[in-house]
Amino acid sequence: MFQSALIVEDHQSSNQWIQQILKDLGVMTVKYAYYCDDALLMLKRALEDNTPFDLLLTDLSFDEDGRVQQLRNGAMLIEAAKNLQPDLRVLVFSAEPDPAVVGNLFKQLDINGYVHKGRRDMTDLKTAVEYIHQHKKFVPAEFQQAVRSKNAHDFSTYDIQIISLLAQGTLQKNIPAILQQSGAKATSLSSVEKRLNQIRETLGFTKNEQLVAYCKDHKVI
Amino acid sequence: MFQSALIVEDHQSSNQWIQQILKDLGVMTVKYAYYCDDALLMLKRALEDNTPFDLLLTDLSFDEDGRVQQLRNGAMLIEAAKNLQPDLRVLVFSAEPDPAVVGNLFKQLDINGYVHKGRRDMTDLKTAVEYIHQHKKFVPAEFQQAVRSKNAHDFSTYDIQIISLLAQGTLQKNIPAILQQSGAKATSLSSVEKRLNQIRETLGFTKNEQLVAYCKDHKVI
DNA sequence: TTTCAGATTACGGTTTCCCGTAAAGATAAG
DNA sequence: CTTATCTTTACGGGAAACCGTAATCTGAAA
Repeated sequence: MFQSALIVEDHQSSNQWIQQILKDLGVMTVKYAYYCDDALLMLKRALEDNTPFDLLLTDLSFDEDGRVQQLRNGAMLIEAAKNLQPDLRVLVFSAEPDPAVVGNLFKQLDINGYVHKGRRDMTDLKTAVEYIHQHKKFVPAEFQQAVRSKNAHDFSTYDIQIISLLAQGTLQKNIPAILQQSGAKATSLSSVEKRLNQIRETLGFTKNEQLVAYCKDHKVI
Repeated sequence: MFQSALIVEDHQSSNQWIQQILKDLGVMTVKYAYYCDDALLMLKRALEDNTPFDLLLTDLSFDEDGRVQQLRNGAMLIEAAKNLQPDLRVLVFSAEPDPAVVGNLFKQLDINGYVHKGRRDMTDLKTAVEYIHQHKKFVPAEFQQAVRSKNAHDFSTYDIQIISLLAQGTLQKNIPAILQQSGAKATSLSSVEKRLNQIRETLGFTKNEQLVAYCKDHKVI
């Protein structure tokens, strides 16, 4: 079993509970953090002390509570952690229900496992830790084909910027000026219209309201 | 302390953990359910057996997983439970961050306490159970002034229907026909326009995209 | 440099939406 | 029944968005 693991989870309840699970599984050193920044610091220190963590077990979303944080979510933490310690094994434990989002974690951040908070999460978590220890990946069935089912769209920062502006109430005709200030490439109203049209078409949508709703649901904006 | 409590929480981890907490606090009979429908059944049975539960401790959001449920969320469960057993004490344990939503729970469903899943939830949960046992309410500081801060809007089912249609891509000019079918009162296009205008104005919005984003954020739709 | 494909922009016609005003209908009090 | 008030509907002008087409720009290959 793993020698040492770091739990990063802002819910005191979950955090405590995971600590217990890991200890039951035989992990010798179980440490924990409530903030991503704290976690990264602990990873650094452990590395410097030549006692690096073997496993990072983290949530994705963290509540803001006044303490200003560099790393605002689990994805940012994982990226920083992998940068610091490429061989670190990562297990994500989250309520994120969108397969596309979870799929990206595997593809882009190369995480080793994902456990969905739910009706079987205790069982899953135990299995996942054992899987990962054996250098296997743990991907729950619901997320197996996270290959973005039928129609999906890769939102670029350009797309996100436009849709965010819409969601803030900006008139389309005022968007070009704003895009220019932020140094985007295609800033003309025509380009904005064309892009929106394109996105709507690939998603099979007819109106921007629909697009905004979709982006909110999928946490694009 | 309470004699018996029912935990309704679909996350196995949280569920288990709460069970432990309640037992530690001295609750004799701790039962649990993963589905709201199951929970209501248990409440009924207990009532019939003359051993009613003293405390209902429930989450708000429940994942769908194929089993068809009558009660799809904690709010519906609480309503049904209070209907069945008006004196039942209710403590909600959820990650819902919107003070307006939580405020409504206190106002409309008359719950006895709310504990927000977060960095202090273990401490809070223990305190809350003790508070409620002493017939006090437990309202976390963040939600004290859930008096819908500055501008807010009470969305009627009529409003929600219209905005949902927009979010689904329905053209405004097609909405009247749909409203008629569902037997609404003001179905004309003019009325729809007027209502949307009104809502936007009270919220200080300029565009429907903004309104849809707001409703998504606040779980109105 | 020339050529060509792709990206970006300009422009005009059509649709949809926005919003004000006035008419029509409903409801309750006198 | 009449009046008054509120709600709902009808209508029209103007703004914004939508969408196709053509012109312009850009960058790389020949």
